[in-house]
Amino acid sequence: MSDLEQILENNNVKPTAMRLLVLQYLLNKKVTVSLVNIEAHFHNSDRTTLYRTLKTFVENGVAHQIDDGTGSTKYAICEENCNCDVDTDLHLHFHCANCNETVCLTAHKIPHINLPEGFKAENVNLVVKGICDKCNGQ
Amino acid sequence: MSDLEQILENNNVKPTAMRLLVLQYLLNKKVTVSLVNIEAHFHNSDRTTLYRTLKTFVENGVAHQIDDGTGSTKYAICEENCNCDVDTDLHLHFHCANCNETVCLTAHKIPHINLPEGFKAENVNLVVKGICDKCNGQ
DNA sequence: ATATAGGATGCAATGGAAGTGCATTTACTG
DNA sequence: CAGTAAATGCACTTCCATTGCATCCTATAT
Ligand SMILES: [Mn+2]
Ligand SMILES: [Mn+2]
Ligand SMILES: [Zn+2]
Ligand SMILES: [Zn+2]
Repeated sequence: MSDLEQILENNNVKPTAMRLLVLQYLLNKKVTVSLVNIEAHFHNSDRTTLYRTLKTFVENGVAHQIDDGTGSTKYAICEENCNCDVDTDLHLHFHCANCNETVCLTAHKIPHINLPEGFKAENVNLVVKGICDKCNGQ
Repeated sequence: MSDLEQILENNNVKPTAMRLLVLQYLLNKKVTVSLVNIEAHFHNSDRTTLYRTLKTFVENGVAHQIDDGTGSTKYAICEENCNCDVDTDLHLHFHCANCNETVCLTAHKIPHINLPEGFKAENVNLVVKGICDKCNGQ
């Protein structure tokens, strides 16, 4: 069993050919990807299949979904031992206004947020917009 | 000149009848509103006009736009002296999974975010999802 | 008061992204 | 090999945002 297959097995996702390809694609990417990105890469396969593949990945903790405010949902592989837990796993995301790419800053966890009395947090989304290191370095 | 008119004048927005009505509606709301909300309230006027009214408000600093991750943009009046400045004015938003309402927590400014070398922040969006005080108090 | 111009409004259409229903194919099990 | 459940592919729908263009309104100049 390959490493890729192992990842899916560990998360109770049946390793189909398509899923392995998408998984590999996500793993090789340094930045987050959208459904349109994936669609463009696997131009021979159907959008719905890719859509449901990503959905399955997210539901089973293989990947996480990012709402970076651009209107198109981004996806990225979860780190090893990630449970997408609010307190320990959620990191911030950075969207570059220049290259239009969104990156996971996995080392930058979301700071603890104080809420008014009565409010209960279940999830936190923190997106910083600006210019990324690559675009600044030109 | 009315208070409402004054607000618009101060932000270089010509105070038309429609704009004054929308402004009043926003001012009376304790929570953020979507275009659909406004459309439902002003059922006699056109959606595009309301859309452009909101756009004008946002562009001129009368209101700010909130992406709460629900897929429909929310709007809220800016506080007095707000310049939507990243460091001083940006506050966190809370979206309740129960009542589906999004509120501005204007007293809760966004904490300073450390970014890796080379990254430059221009804007920050922080949305907490969970259960609001009203829904918890039942 | 009337003409004129620029902005505001209304209507219709477009486009992007997400999501669903259903038929077909594939892969596993006995 | 047959049977079954899941995965895939295709078509369609819905929702929200956005634009083009015609018309209306209002402030200003003559
Ligand atoms: Mn991430
Ligand atoms: Mn707000
Ligand atoms: Zn960049
Ligand atoms: Zn609530």
